[in-house]
Amino acid sequence: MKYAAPPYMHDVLPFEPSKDKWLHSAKWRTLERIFEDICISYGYKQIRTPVMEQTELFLRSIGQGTDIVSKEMFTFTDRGGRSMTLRPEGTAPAIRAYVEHNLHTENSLVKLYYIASIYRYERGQKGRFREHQQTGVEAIGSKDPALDAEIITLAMGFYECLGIPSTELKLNSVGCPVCRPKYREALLEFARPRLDKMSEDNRMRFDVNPLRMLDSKDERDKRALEGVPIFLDHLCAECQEHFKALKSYLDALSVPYVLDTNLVRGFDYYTKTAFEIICPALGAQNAIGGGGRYDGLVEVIGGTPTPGIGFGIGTERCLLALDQLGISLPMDDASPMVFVAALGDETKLTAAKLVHELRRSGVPTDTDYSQRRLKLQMRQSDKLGAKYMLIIGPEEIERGEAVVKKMTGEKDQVNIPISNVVQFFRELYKSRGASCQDDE
RNA sequence: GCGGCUGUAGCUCAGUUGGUUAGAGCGCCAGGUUGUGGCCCUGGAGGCCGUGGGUUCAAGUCCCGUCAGCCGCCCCA
Repeated sequence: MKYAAPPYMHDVLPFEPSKDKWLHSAKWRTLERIFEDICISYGYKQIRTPVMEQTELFLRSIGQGTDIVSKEMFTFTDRGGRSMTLRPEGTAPAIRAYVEHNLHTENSLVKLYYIASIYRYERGQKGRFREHQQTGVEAIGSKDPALDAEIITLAMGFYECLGIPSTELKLNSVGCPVCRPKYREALLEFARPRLDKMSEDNRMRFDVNPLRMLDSKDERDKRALEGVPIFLDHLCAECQEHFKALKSYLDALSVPYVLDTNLVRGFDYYTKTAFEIICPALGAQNAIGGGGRYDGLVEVIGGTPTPGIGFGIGTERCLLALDQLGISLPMDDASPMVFVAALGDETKLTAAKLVHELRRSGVPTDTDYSQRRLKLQMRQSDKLGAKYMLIIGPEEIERGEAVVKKMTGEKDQVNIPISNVVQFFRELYKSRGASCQDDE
């Protein structure tokens, strides 16, 4: 094999691969459709941004001390000497566009959704890739905790519609510029005398990003940090009030959650609400979505101070979870309604014309291009899953008729005038479509 | 960035203690009489055994490097 997809990136194929069944484009389309339907029902509008941004945008928004910025960005210099970076997350680009195009003038609250490829230079593993897709939303312009609840219910509703059972919502508050420095001090004070008992990683975090010490999984760190002061006890009055209100909204909406006082997300811009959704069926990489409030981000990116909140959901991990659980998604029926078989050269023009007209009428139609015998054309038709076959041979041309053969259920075939063929299938297809919609 | 395991046809894999022209199933293509599918039977195409080096009379089989994949750590979706 000469070429392969770049490391830890993948192709999504037109058919279901025997091994990675989730790499089937029909599943992706279904997931995206479900996501878009929900976003629309919540009043979110789509935004599309470039796959890359100036590196500076991510340095400023995500934060220099984060793993993403320090070692996981796809950064390169373009021909104009600019440092560019493939987006390692979806929020900063959306906020950049919000600021650049003054979207706040459209509405005081702007609700956006996106479906975007994300790039991080990581070592691959089950459920972790260098290119992955996220579906996400951002709501910019309100600090109402009811909006936090809306965002969370949107995410949870998506998993439910997808059919992922038993997800777990983890919730925390990471405070604001008023209370975070105070908590940080308390944390540093607690950790300083215990540093020699902690891992090397955590000693580094102590200097660079102390909050990250909290979610270390190293046993030494866990032991050393027993009894560590927790952020929820150090929130300022405003943050406390916000968190309390959010919890009562979630309770009122019957959204179960578990508090996780060690939940610290990977971006520096989060304030107040932080959440993560995990699916225990997955392996080590079991987070299928996460997000939080970022009340300072718009200002950092150069806009007027505006609160906001959003989340991102990993497409691959959702599909992977479904496969792992043996749950199948409802998929579009991509098989043709009609397969047209022409017998002999003198029928090909008539057949080509019928194929053309059927397609123009919106009837999914396919045909044979390898001059095969009827039997082989039928096999081909069968493989494609065509509902009907239209057979045109010299005899039919002479009589001005075509054979319509039913390919599913009971065998049945009739002759109809060639001039009626398009009309016949158009009606058949329309009535089929109607009955399908009733099923949904 | 670190660690473990793996690398043979399009796919899933066999390949005996190293020994002649490397196999199976599925898939693909075609045939099983003249214009009727799904099953079945027969045949065909398709592999520099990931790649480079080494050991040996002899390497798909042993050793080393390298690349890629998988799984885990870190971190995240």
